[in-house]
Amino acid sequence: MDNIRVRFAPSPTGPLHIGGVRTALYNYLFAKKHNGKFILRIEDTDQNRYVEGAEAYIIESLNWFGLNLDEGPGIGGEYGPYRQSERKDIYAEYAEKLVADGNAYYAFDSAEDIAKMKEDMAANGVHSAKYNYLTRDDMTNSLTLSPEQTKKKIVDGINVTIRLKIPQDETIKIIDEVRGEVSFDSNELDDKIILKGDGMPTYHLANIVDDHLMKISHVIRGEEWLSSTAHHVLMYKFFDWTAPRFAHLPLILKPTGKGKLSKRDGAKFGFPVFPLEWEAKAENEIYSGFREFGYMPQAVINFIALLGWNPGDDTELFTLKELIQAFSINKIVKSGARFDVDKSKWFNQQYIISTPNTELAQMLKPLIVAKGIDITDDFLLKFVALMKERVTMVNDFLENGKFFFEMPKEIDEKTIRKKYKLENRDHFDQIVNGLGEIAHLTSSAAESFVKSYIADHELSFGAILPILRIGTSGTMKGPDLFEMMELIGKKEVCSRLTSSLELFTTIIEKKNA
RNA sequence: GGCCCGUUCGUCUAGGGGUUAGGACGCCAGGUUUUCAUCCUGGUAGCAGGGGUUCGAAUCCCCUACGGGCUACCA
Repeated sequence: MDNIRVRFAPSPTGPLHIGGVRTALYNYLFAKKHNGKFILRIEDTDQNRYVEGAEAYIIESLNWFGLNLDEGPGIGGEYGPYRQSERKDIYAEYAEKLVADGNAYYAFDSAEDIAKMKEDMAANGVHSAKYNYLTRDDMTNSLTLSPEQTKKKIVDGINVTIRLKIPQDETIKIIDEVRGEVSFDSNELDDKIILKGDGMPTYHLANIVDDHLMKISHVIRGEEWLSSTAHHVLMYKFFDWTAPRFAHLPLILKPTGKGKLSKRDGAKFGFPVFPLEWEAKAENEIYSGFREFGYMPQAVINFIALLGWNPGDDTELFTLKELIQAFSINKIVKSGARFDVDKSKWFNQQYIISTPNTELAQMLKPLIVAKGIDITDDFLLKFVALMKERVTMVNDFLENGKFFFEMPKEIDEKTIRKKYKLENRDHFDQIVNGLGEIAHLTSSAAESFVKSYIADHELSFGAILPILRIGTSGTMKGPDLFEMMELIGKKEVCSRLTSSLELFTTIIEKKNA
């Protein structure tokens, strides 16, 4: 394939959600696979729905995922501008051409007029009537008005729209790259408005004009557009343009229950649906993002790539580069996919484990600094090495490993009550003393000392080790005890153990009392 | 309601006339580990239903059910 050009064309009405990210991803993968261009076009033709900051959010999100744009607002390219609001003048001209050719017409009906038409039709037994071949002759438009009347209406400027004139009794076939042939009866189609009363185009016009002008070769978009594709191919025909190829992607559904994933689901199911945190000012609400949840961008990409696509074999872990290699449109699945939180976490864990420690350390550093914790790079690196196989989210490093930075605030009392024996108190004191006397408390030095102490005094591992562990970290969950001791340091370990043993003794005495 | 699209383990999916219906997540059991986790081994569980076509259907056709999308001067 040559001259592959695809576009991701979101509307800046809010934050990009996960379905949008996947659409962007598939566009990106397809473009890169075929040495094509990946273009961002902002579809901001509806001034009422415009949301401040949404465009910047979309771009920042794509950047976070590493989905680099070849053309777009702020980037440039020879087919700009890439915001439809800045292309306003272009569309009217094309709409006029459609009118001149008899494929569109001016319509001047108010919302009330249309509502009345639908009522009247309903009274005659026609339900869900449309503005179409059955009704347009009874409406106020350039088809029913004289040229003079039409001209006057246009000059008056009230409710001036342009509608597409859908031909009668035609079958419109589209070849979808995902679904194959899909056909529509033109009599089912309505005469869609293509130019609105405010002079702005609707999606349908702007979309095909821009796709044509920007030489888009493949339109890869969500399934919600499949129905209106009939209108789009009709317009390509009217203009005598070659239509791009279409690929309609299945939707991403809620984890459970009905319907597609919505922004509310994040709070409801406890997972993010947006890439980055988003402050919805109008709703006075803050939505957390994948980044804030502690997801790695590559893991999210990998996960959503496989939501609705597969490589044809059993491979599951892919870098972006590998995805590009493996991607193909004909492996896109036709049915909607539920968002599986557990699997998304598994991917994240896989990525954390396979990410080099130095990189993880770099990621963690800002988070640690933000918490006011002061540690050396060397410490951080060792910390990462000890914790990386025990976390699923990036944030877990700090949550599950916070005892590395401070005396544990909570301890696993249940295990203490079960395992701590008062008669061993003396042994523990001696072990703490012994550890304190080791000149350089490495993990191996600590281990050989403690283990030989246990052997020498005919104690059991189970009676000693869990107590030392909880005394050091507060919990039974964590890395190798002696590795922890080395990293935390002799002085701190001994001090923690000393005060912990006091506490443990109190707990047992209370229990026995 | 109408039009369009879809339906394989709980979830993501492979499989496109002959397969013991395969993999992954989850879950369960066992092993490894002083703990947790990682890792390893095993197990659990599926072709929506009904009709055809065919020697033979998860696979092709039809119907039904269910799910999804669209049905705006929103994208």
